[in-house]
Amino acid sequence: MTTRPDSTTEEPDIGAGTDADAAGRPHTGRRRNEQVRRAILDAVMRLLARADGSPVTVDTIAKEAGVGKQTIYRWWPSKGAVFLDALTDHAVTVVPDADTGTLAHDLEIVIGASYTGAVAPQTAPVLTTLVREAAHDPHLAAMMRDFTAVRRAALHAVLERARARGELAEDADVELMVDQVYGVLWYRLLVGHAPLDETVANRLAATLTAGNAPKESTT
Amino acid sequence: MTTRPDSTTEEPDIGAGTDADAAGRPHTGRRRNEQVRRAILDAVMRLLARADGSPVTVDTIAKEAGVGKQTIYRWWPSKGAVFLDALTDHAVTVVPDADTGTLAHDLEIVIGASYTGAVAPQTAPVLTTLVREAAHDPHLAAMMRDFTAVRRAALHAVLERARARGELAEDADVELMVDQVYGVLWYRLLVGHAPLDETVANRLAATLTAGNAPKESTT
DNA sequence: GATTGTCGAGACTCAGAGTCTCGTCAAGGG
DNA sequence: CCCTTGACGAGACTCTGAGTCTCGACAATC
Repeated sequence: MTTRPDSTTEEPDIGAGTDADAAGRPHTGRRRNEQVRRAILDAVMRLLARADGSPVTVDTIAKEAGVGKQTIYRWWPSKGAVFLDALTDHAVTVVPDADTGTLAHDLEIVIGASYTGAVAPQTAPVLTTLVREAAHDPHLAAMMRDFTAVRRAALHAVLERARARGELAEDADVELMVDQVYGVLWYRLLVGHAPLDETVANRLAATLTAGNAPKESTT
Repeated sequence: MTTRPDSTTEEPDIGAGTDADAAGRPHTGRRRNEQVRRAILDAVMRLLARADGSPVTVDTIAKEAGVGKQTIYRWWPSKGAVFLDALTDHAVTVVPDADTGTLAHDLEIVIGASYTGAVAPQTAPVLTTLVREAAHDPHLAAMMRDFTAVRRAALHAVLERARARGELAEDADVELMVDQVYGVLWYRLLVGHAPLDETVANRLAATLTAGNAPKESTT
């Protein structure tokens, strides 16, 4: 029975135990090779970026990275976890918390960033594959919810701020507005029948603003 | 090599060849047993409706229906196809093409019907499982697109009619509005973090109407 | 009663996720 | 210096589930 260093149940949390374990024991034996971690993560992105829908299996990842399969499972609990780690490692984790003073403009920035970030050639295939994997991996599904929660929270903040400024109706359903934005994002990302660019983002920002404006207001 | 009667590539199309094949040959031999078809479809719905997330495999379907596995594959090209057939067979195929004269009201009807229909206890688990299967079955994914296209078209018609009446801005993005409605539907259906009822439907109908109203108009 | 095709049953192939073991290699500690 | 600990590559292995193949029984029609 292999004793996984720390992340038995949840996140990998690699790179932290470079010197000593979280516990007192000073971690004897050979150290974790950071280059191997990088090789695996890079291999995942490389395989996922391949336009042809060639299946990205654990074996192909191991082969592409020049790594043993066990090395992967030593640090990540499942294939999906590797995918998600590769994505978060690669993606710009900076979520723009726009605060320009106008709801419409704030929305344009946040929605625009989300949309263009999602359809970027390096991330789009990763996201779709991730959803595919999450479909039959509850563990990964939970991790994806955490991943998306950050961006949802940013949008939520923008909307609540606007409500405080009086730019939103008192009874506006902020949760529904957030779902409209990300519902459209995932829907179009997965089905791919319509674009997901700044034009769409701006249009959505405008109609969302107009549709949830306070009563008896022209702007 | 078994010769599938007709549906080698696409839809099952069962029950049609009761007397003679589409071709001239009068179909000798033992006939298709309609009760077996029913038993399979019912078994799928029964298994899918089970609240516990017990995996619905082809073997369990065959066992539940008291049927041989080959009998399933004789009439459906894949497991997903059986699921979809069970759904369309069960679901009310009548899509309400509301035409009350007001956009807001029309939307309430169409969106409300879609939302409540989707979360009905008998259909919700079927839909989510279907999407899960479609995630790694392109053939099923195509069938699902056909399935959803009908409802999308109904909503599209309502919106275009409203535009003709002058209830929508000339440059309103009808496609985006449709995606907002169904984006929210699938998003909430799959993540399950927020309700999908008439209240939400009415709220969405109202904000969609207000957000896409023609310029210089109060209503 | 011969032919054609359905049915239930179950063995089978194939793919992919995850596990186990082994021989090797790097970093300490004594 | 060498011994222990744990990382690593390699590859065999188990397990699950989709889809195929074959078989014997049976029903309909000629």
